[in-house]
Amino acid sequence: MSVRQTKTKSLILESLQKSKQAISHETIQHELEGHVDRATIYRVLNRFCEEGIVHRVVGDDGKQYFAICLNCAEQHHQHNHFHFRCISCGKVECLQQEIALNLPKGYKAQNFNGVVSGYCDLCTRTDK
Amino acid sequence: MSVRQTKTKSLILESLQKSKQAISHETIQHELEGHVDRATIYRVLNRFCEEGIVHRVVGDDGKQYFAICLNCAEQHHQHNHFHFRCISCGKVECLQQEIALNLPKGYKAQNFNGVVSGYCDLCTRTDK
DNA sequence: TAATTATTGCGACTTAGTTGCAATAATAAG
DNA sequence: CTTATTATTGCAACTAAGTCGCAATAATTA
Repeated sequence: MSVRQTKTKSLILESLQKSKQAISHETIQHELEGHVDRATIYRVLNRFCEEGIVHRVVGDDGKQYFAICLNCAEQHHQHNHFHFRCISCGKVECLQQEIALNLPKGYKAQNFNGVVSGYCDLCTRTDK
Repeated sequence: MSVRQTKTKSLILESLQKSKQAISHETIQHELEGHVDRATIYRVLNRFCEEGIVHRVVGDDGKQYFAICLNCAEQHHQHNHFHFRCISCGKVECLQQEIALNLPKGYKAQNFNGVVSGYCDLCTRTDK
């Protein structure tokens, strides 16, 4: 199954690149001003994940967020970094710090999903 | 708003205690053999979380899992440990290792949610 | 230019979790 | 023990996220 280059895909990829953060399906849909169907966006995002150009994070709000793979496309491709989700402004950003995890004997890791939620610097000062 | 002791609550608490793991609403409902309403289970679990006797983990499957707070009831009460979710048998267990996280300046953590999914020892050997 | 088939839009569907409301039952007050 | 107060429960309806089947559209290849 080959891959085709389409306008929709390009737009979604742009959205992801422009925002240097992890964004939700909703954000993308909003940015595309409703010109693209919900289901399509989901499918494209899932495709990008398969292709390894994007990684998925599930927030502690139960929602999926997607972010461009930066320094891992060529590398091992395990994303052992955390994400910070701001409860106030809603942004989700990748934290640099890589985490070393000790799994019990015989356990095989497949997917790392680390999220901390709280208040980002801006919201801590602004909001209150 | 005070707290009342009810049969339902006791049963749910027992389920949580018996299973030394993080379990989903579904598991509890199953264990209670459908004698308790879905919504009630959710409400009780949320209550337990508020009271601080249980902590909630959101898996990378987007579902909520609940586990008794073991060595933190008296302590600081931040659960900086990871959870392992087995893709094959579905169990979710708390890992001991505590994680030290460096947040950017000014960021305030509120909730730690770490999950690694993969195959547990048993499933690695059994399943295939 | 035509044929192949990945992609898209639409609508219907699933699953997790929440909420309003009336009925029930723990607990406190008398 | 009886009554009053109100936390808790069950039910049904609802929301929101995400998926899926199918027919129509449009990249790519021949």
